[in-house]
Amino acid sequence: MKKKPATIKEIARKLKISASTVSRALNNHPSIGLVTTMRVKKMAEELHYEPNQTAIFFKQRRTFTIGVILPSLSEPFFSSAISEIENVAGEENYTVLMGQSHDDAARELQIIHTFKKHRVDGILMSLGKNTEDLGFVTMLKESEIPIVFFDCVPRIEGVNKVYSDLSSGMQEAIKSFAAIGHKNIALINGPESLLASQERAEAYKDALLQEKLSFDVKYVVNTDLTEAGNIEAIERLLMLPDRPSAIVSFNDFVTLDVIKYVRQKGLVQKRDIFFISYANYPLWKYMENPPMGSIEQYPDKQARRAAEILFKQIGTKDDSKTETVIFDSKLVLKN
Amino acid sequence: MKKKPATIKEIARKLKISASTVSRALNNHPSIGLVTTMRVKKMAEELHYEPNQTAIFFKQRRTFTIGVILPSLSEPFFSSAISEIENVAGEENYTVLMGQSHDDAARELQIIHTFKKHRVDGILMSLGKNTEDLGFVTMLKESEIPIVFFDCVPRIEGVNKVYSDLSSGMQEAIKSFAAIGHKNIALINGPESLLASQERAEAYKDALLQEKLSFDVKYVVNTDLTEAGNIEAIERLLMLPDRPSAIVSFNDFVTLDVIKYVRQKGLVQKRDIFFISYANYPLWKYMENPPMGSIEQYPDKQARRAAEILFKQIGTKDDSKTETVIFDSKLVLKN
DNA sequence: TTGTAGGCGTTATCAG
DNA sequence: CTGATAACGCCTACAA
Repeated sequence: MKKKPATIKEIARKLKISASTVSRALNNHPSIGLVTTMRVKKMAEELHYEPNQTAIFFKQRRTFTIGVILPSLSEPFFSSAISEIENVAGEENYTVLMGQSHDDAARELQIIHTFKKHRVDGILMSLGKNTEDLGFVTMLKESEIPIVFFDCVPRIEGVNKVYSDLSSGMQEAIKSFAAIGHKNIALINGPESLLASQERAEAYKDALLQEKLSFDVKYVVNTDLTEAGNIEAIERLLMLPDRPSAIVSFNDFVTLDVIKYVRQKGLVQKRDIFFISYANYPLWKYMENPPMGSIEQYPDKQARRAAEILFKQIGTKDDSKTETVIFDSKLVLKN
Repeated sequence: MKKKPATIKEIARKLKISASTVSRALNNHPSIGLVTTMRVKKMAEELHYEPNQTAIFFKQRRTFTIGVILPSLSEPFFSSAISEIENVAGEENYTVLMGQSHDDAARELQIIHTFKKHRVDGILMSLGKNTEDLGFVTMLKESEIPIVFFDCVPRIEGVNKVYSDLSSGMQEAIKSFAAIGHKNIALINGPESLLASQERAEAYKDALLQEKLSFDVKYVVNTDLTEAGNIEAIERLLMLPDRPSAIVSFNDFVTLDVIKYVRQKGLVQKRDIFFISYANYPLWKYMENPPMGSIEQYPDKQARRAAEILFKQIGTKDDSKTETVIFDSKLVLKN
């Protein structure tokens, strides 16, 4: 048991007044006389009084805590995102409970349960790659814990989500490729089960159409996003008789593996083969031969917006109407 | 106000038994009859009862929450560290409150205060670069909130700290350089105020001595760790009449800037100039021309150990004796 | 302007 | 084996 810090009662006792008066004085209640208020505050100071938040949380049924669940902080996208979440939370006097799912659905659930036990006032979440069961959404709704998804959002309706529209970036990418004469443009996509992959696939088709380029299934390959999967994907493309001269890939991590591979095969970037991928990770700046471009998805903007929506919901206790916000993604050319 | 979830009292009322019996039944207290226990559990199930942790926290004076303060999650070192902290915390049924200081001492203090208000059971912290005032350590001691520092630890005594011994890595680095004939080995160090810089400086001198190489002050330059500072540092070295052929730098971020700079100047790595730095960041694997090596500081091992010490302290409530754990750092050669 | 009483949900203590 | 009571620290009607 910890040595207990000063409480309102003690202050009251020392001052021979009632606890309620002390409470009111400390909260600047108008009906308390100035002198009393001063005396109380002085005594509070002396005793190093600090309100016991756990008691207040308990009474107010509010913890001033939000939970954030995301796949992995080692991805720059998410570390940017959480920084911004922290900022918004700070502005609202909230604190952030953190949980990484590492793309494990079971772990996601477990984190959600922990958060629920801790009575967080709301949850921000980016889904892992393998999450199928969205049952927790209804569960949270029943407990009236608002949740806002960002980046990797569920496809269901009736939930708050903030994400980036992959098609705008894809169009710019294909357009840039087409502008310098590329005809055979491939797509290294993520797992087909992912919503994000489906969107990329569609955007890819649409963009080709827009540029009056023909779509050929053989130019679309999938990776499970492991290093081996990425290598296999690029191998399949390079083995094609009409091998693509330009490739859009799922994200920069895929491109890192792929670039390394083609380099080993003696191919030179921006001469033999061109790359664009999603994410716009900062490290490209340091690479000797970065890809032609990368598509920015604005983790900070997404995170901030998602957090703002969450706090609005926490404030109003009205979970009946849900919001969906979509940001454009944007191609950023390198070098 | 939220719709209130079921409470023990309700269960008691519905079952026409006392709240204490319900409480005991739910906690598998041995003195409660099997039938009653079953009935209670069944009813709890039906009402979707979930214990109100905020009440329990309040009563038990324990929140099962630890706070983690670190400079920036965008550094891979810290994102690895926090993952491991999360793991240990999970094993102990604890949750993690997160705060990034961004090397801002004021923000650090503010986070500490928030954590204190939230009554965290303990704190893990890696200091920011600019923290001078360690007054919060005594403050926490008074509130009996244990704190364990890791990686960037204060130089004062009487606190728990886990960090890595920079000298072992430095020795390996200098030795490797010397082994391939380097005589003029420079050090790009961090800000002189940093303990970590002082340690590097000493380790550098010692290592030179050990290799029977002479120490020359002109080969030691400092950077404030900004990009401009890094560039300036390498410029100063390159301008020297006897310019160094090998450089140990403060960390991989410095080396990234420096490598980029020397490349632009037409110098070729591992021919004209050789680099080793601290951190062993994963991205080197993707670089066409990585430095000769990088010194691993084991963020995960440090974090785990620090967390374990913290939980031991939380368990025993004995803050009288403090622990210091030092891990060796280790050179990892690239390619 | 201040005090009294009651309650938030849970558990520990003491009685029965 | 079970029940009543009190207490954790704070807040707030209501009363004075």
